[in-house]
Amino acid sequence: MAHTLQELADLIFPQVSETVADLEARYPRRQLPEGAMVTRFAPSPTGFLHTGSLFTALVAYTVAKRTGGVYFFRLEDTDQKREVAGTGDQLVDQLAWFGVVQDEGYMGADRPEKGAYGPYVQSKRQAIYDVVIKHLILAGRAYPCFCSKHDLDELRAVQEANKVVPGYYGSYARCRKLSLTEQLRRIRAGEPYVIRFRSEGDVNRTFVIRDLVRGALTLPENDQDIVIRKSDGLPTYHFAHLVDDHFMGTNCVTRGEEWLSSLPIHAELFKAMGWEAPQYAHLPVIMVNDAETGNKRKLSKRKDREAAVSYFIEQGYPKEGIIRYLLTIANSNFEEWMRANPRADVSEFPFSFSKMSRDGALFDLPKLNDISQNYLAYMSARDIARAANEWAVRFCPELAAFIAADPERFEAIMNIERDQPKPRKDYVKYSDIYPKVAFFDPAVYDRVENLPFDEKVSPADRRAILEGFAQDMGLERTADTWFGLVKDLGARLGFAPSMKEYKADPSAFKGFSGDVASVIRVAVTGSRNSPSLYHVLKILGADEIRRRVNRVLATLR
RNA sequence: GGCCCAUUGGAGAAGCGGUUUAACUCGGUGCCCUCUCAAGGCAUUAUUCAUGGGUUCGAAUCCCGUAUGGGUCACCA
Repeated sequence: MAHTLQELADLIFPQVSETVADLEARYPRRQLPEGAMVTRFAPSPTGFLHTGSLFTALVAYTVAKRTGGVYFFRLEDTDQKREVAGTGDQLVDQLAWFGVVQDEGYMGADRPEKGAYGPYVQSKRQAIYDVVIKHLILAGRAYPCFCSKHDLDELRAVQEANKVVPGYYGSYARCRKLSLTEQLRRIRAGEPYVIRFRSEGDVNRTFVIRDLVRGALTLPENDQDIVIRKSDGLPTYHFAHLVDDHFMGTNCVTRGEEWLSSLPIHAELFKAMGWEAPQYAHLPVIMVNDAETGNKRKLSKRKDREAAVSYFIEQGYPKEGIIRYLLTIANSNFEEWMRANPRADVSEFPFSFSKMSRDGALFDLPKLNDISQNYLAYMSARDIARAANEWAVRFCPELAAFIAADPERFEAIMNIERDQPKPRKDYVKYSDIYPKVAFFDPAVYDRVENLPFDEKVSPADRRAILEGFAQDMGLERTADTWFGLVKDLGARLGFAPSMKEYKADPSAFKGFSGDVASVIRVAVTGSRNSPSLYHVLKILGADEIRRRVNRVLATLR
């Protein structure tokens, strides 16, 4: 008696009784307004958040938000060998820290999933995949393959020797020709096998597909009988993508351009199921210049510390700075928009796929620094104090202790020349703060051994300046008038009130008021550079200033 | 190697057949301002769009070839 496909399907999937139609009923089409995009971020839990992944997730998130759609998170944990425990949750948490929060999907190990299209973890979806595979077997579009790794290596060697395209296709697809009898026999005998898709494509024919960022693409049809179910029973990426994005209602797939070349596979898969394929947006990959070759290459987790988002977090870059930088890579008009809409939330940005460049952008640290610096400069003192503290508690004990010692003082320091139309721009990242403010701490100040006075001003003059200053520090004056005090003091000691006057007749003066201020600055801060002296003095307070000045005076006797 | 994608300055880029002697941002350089610093102001940084042909009255913009760079060819995603 002749065997049937039904026998084969039932032998492989005895427990599967559902049909594709049942699944369609269980996961109905989403009811969303016209133009709403359903996007997703679907990483595999194999490591920490990569800068490129953040970029991809951010784009998916932005598109969904802008169109009133849905952004969800799916965990692609079908490769047990590469899985690193705990990284799925880490990914979710880090993304959330950046404000990229999913509307539905996997929310982390301890939290329940959100959404009606789950489970959102691929290892929990095997029953669903099996229904579809059984359907494909019944339709004659999938078959078991018993070729071992060794067989495949051999096949590849032959193909390479003959200079033909390697792979499992056409007449090279040995197992596609196996008789049903043979297939049943070998499965019953317990031979390991995978399930392959039976391609009907022809590489010599092309088809046209529209990519959201690249426009119309003409690609050859797929003719590879790709593996859809591995011998461990889990699906491959290609197949999981087909099933998941169909039943989860994804209508816009954003992914790295490395997927472009498997597009023909995905197109044929969707066609074989009679499903409408989602729109694809193949995003450029963030690149870096390789120091050795001088060529561009993908940001590499091993070679580039910038590849791990955690690097920027540890360095103390504000998350908003990173997000903004990534968005300017995505759409170069982002900055312009940001300037025109300074109060808008980044999610309101009218992101456009077509404005995206098609080749990978080089990661440019100076640009990130600039964006970050400006972001920090325009934060309120209160906000930056809070954010810096949040960072310091995790990564910089010195700063955390400094803040804890006197939170109000810290906020006042952060406020120096901040509340004005063109604020100071001292910091690129939170880690820049402590080195610049530590001198406020008396203990740190006291550790400075040799005060870096300018030799131009003699020790005797230094002393005279400091003594004069100690008598009247002018702290009750306003910021605008305070410097007059320095000028007057200098004038009494033979210093010109301004650089101009000094330059007009250098022989008539010992220096100018800037030199006078410098002596005070060095004495009080231990450094030649500081923000506005007046503001520094106000925060230090008369007692501490006097203590420092006296300490210096003692060394000048 | 086959196939696919890309190519405007140091970086991100705008540009979509004629108001382009290539916008804007970052970086570099110079000058200025300033109590130092962080900034800020002004100027400068591609006569040319990888390259060679072609189409056109006219091309960075359209077509073809070449070069270069990237991606991909797994029971990884």
